[in-house]
Amino acid sequence: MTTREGQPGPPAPRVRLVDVAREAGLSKTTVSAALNGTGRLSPAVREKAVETARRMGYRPNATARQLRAGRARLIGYVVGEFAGEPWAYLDSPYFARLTSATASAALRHGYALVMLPAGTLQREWADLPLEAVIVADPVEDDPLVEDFLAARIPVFSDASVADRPGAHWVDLDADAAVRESLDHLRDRGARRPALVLPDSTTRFHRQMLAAYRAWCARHGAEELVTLVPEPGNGPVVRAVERALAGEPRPDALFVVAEASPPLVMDAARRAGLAVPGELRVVCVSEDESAAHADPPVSTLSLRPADVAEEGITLLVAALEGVGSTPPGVLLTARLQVRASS
Amino acid sequence: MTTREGQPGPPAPRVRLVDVAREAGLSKTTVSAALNGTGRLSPAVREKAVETARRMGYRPNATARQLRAGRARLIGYVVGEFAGEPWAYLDSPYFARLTSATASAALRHGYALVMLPAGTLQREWADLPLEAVIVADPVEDDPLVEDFLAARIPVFSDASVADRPGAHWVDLDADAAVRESLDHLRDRGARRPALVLPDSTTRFHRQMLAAYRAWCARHGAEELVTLVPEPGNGPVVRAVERALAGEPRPDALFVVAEASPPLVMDAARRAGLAVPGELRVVCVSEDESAAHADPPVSTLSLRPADVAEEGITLLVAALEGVGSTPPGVLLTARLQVRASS
DNA sequence: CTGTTAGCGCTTTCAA
DNA sequence: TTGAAAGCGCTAACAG
Repeated sequence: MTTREGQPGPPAPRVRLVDVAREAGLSKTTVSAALNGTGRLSPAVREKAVETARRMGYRPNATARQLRAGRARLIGYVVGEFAGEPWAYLDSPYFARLTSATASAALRHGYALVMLPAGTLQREWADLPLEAVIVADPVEDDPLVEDFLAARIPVFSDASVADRPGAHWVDLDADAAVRESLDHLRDRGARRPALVLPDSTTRFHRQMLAAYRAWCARHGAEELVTLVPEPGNGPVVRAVERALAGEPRPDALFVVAEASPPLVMDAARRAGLAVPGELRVVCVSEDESAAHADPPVSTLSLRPADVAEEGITLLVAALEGVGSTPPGVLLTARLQVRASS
Repeated sequence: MTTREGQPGPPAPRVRLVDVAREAGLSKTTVSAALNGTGRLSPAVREKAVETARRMGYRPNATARQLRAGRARLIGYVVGEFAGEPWAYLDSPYFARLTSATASAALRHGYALVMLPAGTLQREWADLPLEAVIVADPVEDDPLVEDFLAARIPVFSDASVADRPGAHWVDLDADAAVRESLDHLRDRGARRPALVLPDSTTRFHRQMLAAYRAWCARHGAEELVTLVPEPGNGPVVRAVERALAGEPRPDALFVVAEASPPLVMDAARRAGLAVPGELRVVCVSEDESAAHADPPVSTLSLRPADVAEEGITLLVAALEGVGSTPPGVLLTARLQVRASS
């Protein structure tokens, strides 16, 4: 068995429009019109053109059409965080969902998504005809955003890019998210809710911390914050263990750092704490395993699918100039209460 | 704050090569050569061209270059499975890794990856200048593969496409994978290893089943197979429960269906089985949470990163015709033994 | 060493 | 109703 790709001769010169035209005894114009359903052609001619194209296996050259059309319907997709591991973001259920939902919504509107690694360099996208770029979760003053804007490529990101010309945003209301989660824990009797947060400079994480502090101040609760030095289940689990060993011992956990929810339950069990009796838990997570943990874990969803949908809607409106595009959209996280709280 | 994109006037007519040339008092050719570092130009002229381009914010039109070059360095990426939920594959740690590793390797070789949903239709990719397509985990006689091949787009997939002209493959040795896992379980004393397998038509899953049967026949072990009707943690957990409730009760579990490993441990605990004392467990999984479960779960890795790497190496060799391209590559899964077995 | 010219493959006026 | 010709923006022969 041999795979042949250009071994014997020229690798099958591709059929062009002009080839079809010649074969059919028509002009390029006529064949093009026939294939695209434009112009007024006699049914007979149209049929002949279409049939000849089909028979010859003609497939239009996408690049040539793009050049003609002046647009490539391609959009870039980058995640700002995870500078160390430029591709690790797909391991996160949140970004996995966000990515697939974005690709899906984009394609539905006729745009294809090209994947770029976190911290991409100019030279990696300079040769791509990108009409816009989506920068998910940029870090503070993300150079990525600067570069794209400087290249006059419209950027779609979070609210940190608000007020920048050429930039649009979709974001989550972090205040509301924290308030809803902590109010819920308080309603269930918790008085010392601890926060487990990634030690990152992402806008969202900084906002969550600020909102937590504000909530504590408002309710006269002590601030119990444990920072997770790096992403990954191991570091988060250890942070949860530290949080549970702290003084005063928290009676609720608000885990913003992404980890497998069943592992958080394991940690509570190892600490000898009954959930939800002695410890109430809410995890920020899109991980479906939360619903099957023992006990099932309450989650706060950051709604990646809706973020993606809104982002693409914004993008299409901006790119195609339909009406006046709003500068941004603010969404609210969704709390899913389960047995753990 | 208003986002402006084509509201006031024409949306900033883009600077072209000819504009730079005119401004610098040079010809297109000279500026092009200066910018691309080709040709022999006097340093002074080169400097002037580069400087003018920079000052005017010139950025070459990628589409025009592609047309000129005759190639777009774009490759498609589709997953054959998950017909029902065309984008759900990124929720699977295996596909998440495979996808990111593929994008990474491709970009390193100068190719960008565009994401396509499972079960994509012609019209969704017909307008993309794809030089090749990667079809991960195709279903049997996948129409996707047929369509791409018919369109003369080289396909990179698994061994099910072997012998098809224009198709290349990377695959895992399922026999060896099953043998290594079951031999290991047997070494540890297990005599009744049960298989928990997705009810799918994927080549890999069918091979795993066949290999399991062969192994059982060889060792005179009874076949204990539980099929999982659909993807997701819930269905897998229920399948595990069914498997553990079966007669004769298995003393080991080989879980090929993807699920959160900690949940599998939870299921064993609920069944009142000590792991690894009464039940030994190996999960096919890329999920990092396996290492942090209680007890840590032994995993069989399908090596998505290596599959991606080999696939892109093959692709580049085939597309750029470097030497003779092998038709395919076979990899061996990697068993990571932990406390659960 | 630099500039003129042709053409990548397609769509679209515009004329016949 | 059909076709000839221009041109999208770029690069590479080939002259000068």
